[in-house]
Amino acid sequence: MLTSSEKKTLKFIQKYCIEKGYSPTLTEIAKGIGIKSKGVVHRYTKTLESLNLISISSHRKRGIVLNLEAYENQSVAPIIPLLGRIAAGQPIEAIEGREEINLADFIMNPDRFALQVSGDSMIEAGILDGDTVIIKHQNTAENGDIIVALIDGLEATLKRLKKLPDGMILLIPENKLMEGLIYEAKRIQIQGVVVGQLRSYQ
Amino acid sequence: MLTSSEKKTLKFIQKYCIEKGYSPTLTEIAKGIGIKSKGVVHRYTKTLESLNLISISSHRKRGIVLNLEAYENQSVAPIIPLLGRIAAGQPIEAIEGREEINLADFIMNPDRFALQVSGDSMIEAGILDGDTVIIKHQNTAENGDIIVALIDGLEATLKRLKKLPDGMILLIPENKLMEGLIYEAKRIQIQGVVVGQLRSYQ
DNA sequence: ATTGAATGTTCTCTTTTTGTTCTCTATTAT
DNA sequence: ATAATAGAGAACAAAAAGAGAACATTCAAT
Repeated sequence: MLTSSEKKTLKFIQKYCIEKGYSPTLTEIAKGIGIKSKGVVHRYTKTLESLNLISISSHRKRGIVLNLEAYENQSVAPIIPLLGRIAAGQPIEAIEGREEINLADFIMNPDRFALQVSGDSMIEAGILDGDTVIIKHQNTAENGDIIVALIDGLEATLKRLKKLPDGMILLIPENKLMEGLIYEAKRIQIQGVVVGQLRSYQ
Repeated sequence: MLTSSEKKTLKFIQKYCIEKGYSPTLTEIAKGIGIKSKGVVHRYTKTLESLNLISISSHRKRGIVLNLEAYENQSVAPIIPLLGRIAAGQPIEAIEGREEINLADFIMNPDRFALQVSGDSMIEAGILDGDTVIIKHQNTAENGDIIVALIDGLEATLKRLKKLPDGMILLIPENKLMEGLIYEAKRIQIQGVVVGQLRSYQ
């Protein structure tokens, strides 16, 4: 089990390596985690090495290598480090404050469920065939929400909602090739609202 | 059987561990359950340990570990029910076999990290401005992979990879408005491959 | 090859934080 | 009354965090 300083050290090294493509010096780590002594940092890195989380080439400058295979169940938490913002043509920019994504926050809630999307009707909203969408179960929605709607109690569909002034409901696909359809409000039953989306490339 | 204070203590520890990925100190627990004495908390944790709900590494700071049994009664894993497949114009089709998504399986792996995407260069691959991509840290990639590339050790970018026969490397944006750029292989350092993507609408 | 600055290594020391063990008091249910 | 449960808090032990000096090694400029 890592102490909190060791964890901070490891995270700093991870982030540094990703951002810069090479590893930090002890002094840089010290500065990065907010202490002054590189001797202390050396102690921390030695611990990380003994836990096989990093490898150190002795006496080499910037000789730390992340040991990527070894990050076994470090924590039970559904947490993944958020290293920064990536934009074309610029170095990776650090994000202040938020240093990790907690998937529990992202999704876990009693009234949520997942659906797998089939078809291309929401492709221009970045929801592709095969993606999974996270739905929050509710019976009402706002204009512009992407909703799961049940038409005539039978057909289910994923569309963007627009309530028309005359009380009719317009369900808009996000695909130039398709057209929105207008329904009487009573034919449409809202099953839930999309609150998240995820895709796996594996 | 647990007393109500012990139950409160256990719940706090569980929640803390899930959210933070490491265990709380006695003082943090005390504050968390609304009392002042860490000595009392120590007594509670000792009871929990004797009931095999947690393990305590003696004298270690943050040395509490949740035992598996303590997890399973609570729904603590990052699991969300997968209700089926939704396609326009059809009832929701149930998916056999897989009835829930475990986000831990989906994404969590030791060598993964997240980046927040800025810009529209991958928009036609369904990766929008503001999305989060999950990256697997590796230094090589296959043709067609979406990769994080470091150009000249300085600029980072998210592009689809194509290795040209002459040894050059083509980085392709998924956006009609942008053009791919060709680089000498030595200028490109692969930082990782996109293995997942997620978006929050909240 | 030489040299000096930068960096890694090894110490010892102090301070701070946290865990452990007590004793004491209060409340509640039986 | 008695026992079980709650809680406060003091005193101490131990771990973790940190400073910083002294020395060893590397590496790039000359």
